[in-house]
Amino acid sequence: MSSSPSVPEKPALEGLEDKWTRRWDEAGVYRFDRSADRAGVYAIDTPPPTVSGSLHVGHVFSYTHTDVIARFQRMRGRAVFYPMGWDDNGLPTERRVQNYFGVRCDPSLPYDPAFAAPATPPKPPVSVSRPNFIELCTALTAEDEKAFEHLWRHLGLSVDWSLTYATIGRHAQRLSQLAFLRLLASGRAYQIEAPTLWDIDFRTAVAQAELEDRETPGAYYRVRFATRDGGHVDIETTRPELIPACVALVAHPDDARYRALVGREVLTPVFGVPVPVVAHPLADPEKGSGIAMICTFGDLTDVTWWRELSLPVRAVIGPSGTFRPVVWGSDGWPSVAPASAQSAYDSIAGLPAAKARARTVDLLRESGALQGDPRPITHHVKFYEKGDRPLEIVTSRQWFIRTMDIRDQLVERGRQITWTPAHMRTRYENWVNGLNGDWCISRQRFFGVPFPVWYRVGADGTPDYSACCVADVSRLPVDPSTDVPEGFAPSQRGVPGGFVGDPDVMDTWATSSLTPFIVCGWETDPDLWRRTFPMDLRPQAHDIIRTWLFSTVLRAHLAEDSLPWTHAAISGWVLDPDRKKMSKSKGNVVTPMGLLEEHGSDAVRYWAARGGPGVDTAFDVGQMKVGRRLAIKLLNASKFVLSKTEPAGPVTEALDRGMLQELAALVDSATRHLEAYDYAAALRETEEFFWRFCDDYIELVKRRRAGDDTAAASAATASQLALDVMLRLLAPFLPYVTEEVWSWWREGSVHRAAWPTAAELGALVGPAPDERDAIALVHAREVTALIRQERSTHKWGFAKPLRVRFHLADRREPAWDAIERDILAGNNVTSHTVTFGAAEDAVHIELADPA
RNA sequence: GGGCGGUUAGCUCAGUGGUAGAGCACCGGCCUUACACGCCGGCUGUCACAGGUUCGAAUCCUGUACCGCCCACCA
Repeated sequence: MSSSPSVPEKPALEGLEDKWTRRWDEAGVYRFDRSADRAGVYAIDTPPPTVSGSLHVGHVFSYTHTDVIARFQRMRGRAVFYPMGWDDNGLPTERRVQNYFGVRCDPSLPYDPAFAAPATPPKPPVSVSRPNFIELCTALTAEDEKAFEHLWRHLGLSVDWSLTYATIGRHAQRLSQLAFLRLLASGRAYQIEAPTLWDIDFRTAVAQAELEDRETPGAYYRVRFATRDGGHVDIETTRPELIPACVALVAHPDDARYRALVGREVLTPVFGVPVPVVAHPLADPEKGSGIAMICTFGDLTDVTWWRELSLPVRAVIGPSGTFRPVVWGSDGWPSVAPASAQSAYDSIAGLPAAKARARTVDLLRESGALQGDPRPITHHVKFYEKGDRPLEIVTSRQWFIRTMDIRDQLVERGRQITWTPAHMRTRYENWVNGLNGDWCISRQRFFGVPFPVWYRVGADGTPDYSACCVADVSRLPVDPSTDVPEGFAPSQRGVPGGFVGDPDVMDTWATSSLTPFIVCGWETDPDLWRRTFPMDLRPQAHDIIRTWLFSTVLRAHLAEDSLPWTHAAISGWVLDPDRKKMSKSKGNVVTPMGLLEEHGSDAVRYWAARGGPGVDTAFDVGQMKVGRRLAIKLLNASKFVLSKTEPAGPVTEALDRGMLQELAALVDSATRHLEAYDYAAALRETEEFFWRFCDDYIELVKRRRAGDDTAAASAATASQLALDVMLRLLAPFLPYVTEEVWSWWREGSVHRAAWPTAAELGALVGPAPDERDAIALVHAREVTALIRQERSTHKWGFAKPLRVRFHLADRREPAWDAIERDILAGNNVTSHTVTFGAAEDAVHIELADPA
């Protein structure tokens, strides 16, 4: 203990953020100690926020939770490995850069080293090469990242800011490509031309994890197909425009109504295409008329039927979502009436789906095939989560990671992770068990990690996708749109006998899934890797269990046969007062910086930390005010405790020892809670103790402490000891105010101080706690409460005699400050003067046993 | 349709078998040399509903309702 605290005259919260953020940075308080071994490290796989968006209060909420855990672990002596990433990869950044600079990416263009962004966005946008486009993305996101870092620092995240990464950065690109090449070599990654979910506006494939269902108005159309014997069969469809793409009708094998029809042919209306009637168990006799048309492709069930029944492909919708030209007749698609099929189709060719539907319905009505009126319905339609129009299924060449065959292993991995809260594991298992295809990782976009492969161009000028040249690992990262494969010259790009680069980029999750690899130095820094992997904690929100969490588990399983981390802490959402998730679209987002400035970072952190792990929590300014009050109270109480540190001496008084016993119990309990990631419970108990300490304990002992005897020394010593411990208990939650107070009388940072232990308190108080000390405190509080109550009820002024009847029903003794010694010594105390506040009340205590 | 959470004071939430709690809000009192950004006191409940287990249920079981979320559902 240092001897002379230097306490400001008027302690205040204002300015603490700037002051301490700067000093922490200068002193390297949160720097990762690279000499620690794996057991001594606590490694956190921080979620990299999307920098093209803006941080909202939900980020502040969940990142605070992680920071509390990080600070706790640091104080417990772990070398905390706490990096920060920026997710600048992917579509959101692309869109922002396009608008900001007025550019469009054209991957066919060569890199222009002299290119500079126009001062004002030109119209129409200029076309730039992919490397140039990526440079612009990098430049713009660098600005965003500065603003994000500033906010995080202001909030007090104890991140090691020398450990930052960007998901589009060179290092992340290199590891993404390297990990991909490993998967390719092991056969886990493959490419195939196949029907894929496709967004017609972004013109890219999307993965199952990026889908969402939206309720959409539609209608059932009842459409008549002619049988070859002059009869007919009716189907119901919501997508009549796909009739030209119909390749079969399907009924359930057990459906007696259609059994006779199976194996026969029918003719599609308008187009006169002979198609077979087939049977498949997925056909639902309850839906529509019980018999459905199979089109290439209306939905994923169509894909299943098409694959399992070996049907032909007659695709009508192209990558842009419009109906592509089709030739009918002997040189093209089959029809019993090619001429009328051609003229009918020509009237829908070039149209987008919605317009083609209207036109097709007209055609059906004219031909008499439309039965009755359309029946309006609302149904759920699959959308890309960032898209505006329904997904189509378009056949294209895509890269996949094979996952369907290892779903059991992935479920098992999930069981090896400790989940907070535990029920979040169920979400993971539901997702893994519900997977219906391998992970499509290629996107037809630009700002992303390219696939490090090229293809030979055949003599006819078309790429041969089976002749794939991969980049040498030493060259990674490469951009095949600019870089040239080994053994070729740049002039051979795109010419017969030459090469062409893979034009696609990876799904953003294909990079994000590697965050543990990126930060821990997979394949690049074996020493760091050994000290940090597998990591300890993945904090994240529950809406990305199916994407980020799942894909990270998958990648670690495939690449390292390991868990990526041992613990997943799933945070809840911040809800607005209407119990809806706070979001920008609802216009109820509060800017985080404004909050931090208005209430103070400690106060906002207090609100966040009160939201339990995984619990959706209401946005509540009231709680921030409570947090601010707590921080101010801590300043003032500390000032009072430190206003009298003399005389020094051992803790001899029962009341003081009882208080420290309670504190020791609190330390144990708070530690247990934090070990179990229940920071909210730890904060609640600590806060409760602190207020009791202020309102009861300090009031009880302040008069005694004012003296200069051993009893005064006892109070002074115990108060300081308690303050020291409370500061450390609160440090993970209120890093600024605790650090400020710590600096008044302690060396170094409280955030590097040792987490308190009950044993440490025991050592200072003395061995073998006497339970009578704890009882003394309890009774002192009870008597105090009685006095306060009496005085309030009877509106007594000060210095007036107070009569208290105190019953010893449970054989316990009342005790209170100076009285306690007499009572504990067995003296027959009947009257005593006690102090409350600055005044004195004469209290007469009658010891009476009602029994 | 399948699954997971939740429902406790006006509000925000603790409370996993033993007399219903905290903070905020509200009402009343107090400038008491750490703090009026403070202190003291008080009011406030069919623990969603219905059954069951138990000496005893907010807590365990079954069912229902409502709120939220995840997944499935395009014929």
